[in-house]
Amino acid sequence: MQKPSIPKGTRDFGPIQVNRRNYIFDTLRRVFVKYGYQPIETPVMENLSTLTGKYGEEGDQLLFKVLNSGDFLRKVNDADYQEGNYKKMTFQISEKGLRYDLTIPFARYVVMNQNDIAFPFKRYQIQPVWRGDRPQKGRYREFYQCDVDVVGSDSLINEVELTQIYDEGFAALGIDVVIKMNNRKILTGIAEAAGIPDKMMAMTMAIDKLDKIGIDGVKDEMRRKEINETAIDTIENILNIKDFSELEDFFKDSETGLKGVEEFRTVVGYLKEIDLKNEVVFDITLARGLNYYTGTIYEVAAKDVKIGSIGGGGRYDDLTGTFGLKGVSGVGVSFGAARIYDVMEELDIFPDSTAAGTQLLFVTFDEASFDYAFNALQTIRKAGINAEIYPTPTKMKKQMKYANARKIPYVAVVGDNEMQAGEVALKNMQTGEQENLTVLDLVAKLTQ
RNA sequence: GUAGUUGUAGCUCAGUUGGUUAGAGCGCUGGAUUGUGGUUCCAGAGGUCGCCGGUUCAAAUCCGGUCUUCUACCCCA
Repeated sequence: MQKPSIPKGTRDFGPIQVNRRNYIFDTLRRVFVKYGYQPIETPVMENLSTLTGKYGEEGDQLLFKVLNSGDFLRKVNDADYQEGNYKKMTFQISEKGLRYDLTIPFARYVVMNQNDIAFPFKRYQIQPVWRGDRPQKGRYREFYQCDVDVVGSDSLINEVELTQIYDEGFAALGIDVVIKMNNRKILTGIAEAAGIPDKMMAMTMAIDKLDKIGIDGVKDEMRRKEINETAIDTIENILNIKDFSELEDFFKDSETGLKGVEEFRTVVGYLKEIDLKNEVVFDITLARGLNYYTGTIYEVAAKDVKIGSIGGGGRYDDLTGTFGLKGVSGVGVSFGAARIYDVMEELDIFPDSTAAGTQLLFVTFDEASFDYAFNALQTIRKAGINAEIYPTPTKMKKQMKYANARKIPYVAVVGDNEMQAGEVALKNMQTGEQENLTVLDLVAKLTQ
């Protein structure tokens, strides 16, 4: 008999973990709803054509493809097979893929349902996504994301509110975070100021690593990407500035750069008037990989745990454009549920209430006491108390051990004495104290 | 995809230069205790040493391959 296993990078979730994860979802959901966002869900599978080309070449590699049903070899081009051209063949044997994030499916949803949607459309979505990554710390192949996006509004007030949602959401969970912000237009401005607009992507990827590899590492990386020395000097000077307002001196000839600074100033202006619990910082080195961002970009890092980012997002001016709906701007942020879980576990800040399940277990000795207890159980449940009965009247030790293992706080023992008195013996499993009560008194005690 | 790392009982792990019948703790089952768990004592069950192949009189141990775990790079939540 083979030992069972689950695919690499996936995990089972036991009762405790699911309760805790639901606690995270419930907490965030309350915040999302408070700010006027509505829930949607999309299928786990999308057409492969919907997903490919949206996440860069790396992203395409990390997509899980679903093999066509039936004779999937029928459509394979023999020449491609002979050449060993697996990339072309991929699309001949697979037409569907598992979603890689929630943003692209959302864009697809907006385009398909544009006639029924009242814009600006504010939606939240809590569903798992899949990536064919090598698993390691804080990286899984299946994980939940909680996305909040608004489409159909250019207003920077959305950026402000999403910052608030981050702040309020993490505060509600009890995680101290730094909310890092930047603007893609500022990054474009840097590339233009350095005279290398065509190398903007290579440049941002390099400076994104600043805190990891240092300024010399960044410069080496840019040299490898064939960025010239004068440009590197200019970029280094810009990276050294302290306040984003100083950027304007560098951006005299970069319209986009100036626009980015202006946008950023507007957002910061609003944020100053709001009482935030977490730190919000301007981080010029923040780049982020997804290439559809065009304006504000966000990234959230936990202060007390080293685990990479636990949230990210940004503004994308033309996300729905690839699906045929032009001129609709969107902005959104994502909460990385799996990493948030890991952080909360490491900090040990899950509230005890997340473990709450059964409150009361009935323990019985024989058929007569079982019937009596089963009857009482119905009354208890009608009163809204989570309760169960050990399904067979067996040895008391066994039943008590079960209650203990399940961390059930109260046990109601029913034997001859109790039945005769019309009572149950209620035992507090934490203190060991025991008292005899009628079922009505029991309800009163447990509902107070 | 590259580099390193891990795999032995349900779980966490020992296992010496290759040498008879592979161990411990926890957990599980039964008993001490016919109405009291979380503490104690006794007994028992439970293993294809990841998988395939090789070296050897002899492999958990050495060699090769493969899968897996974790970590770093790449990229990202």
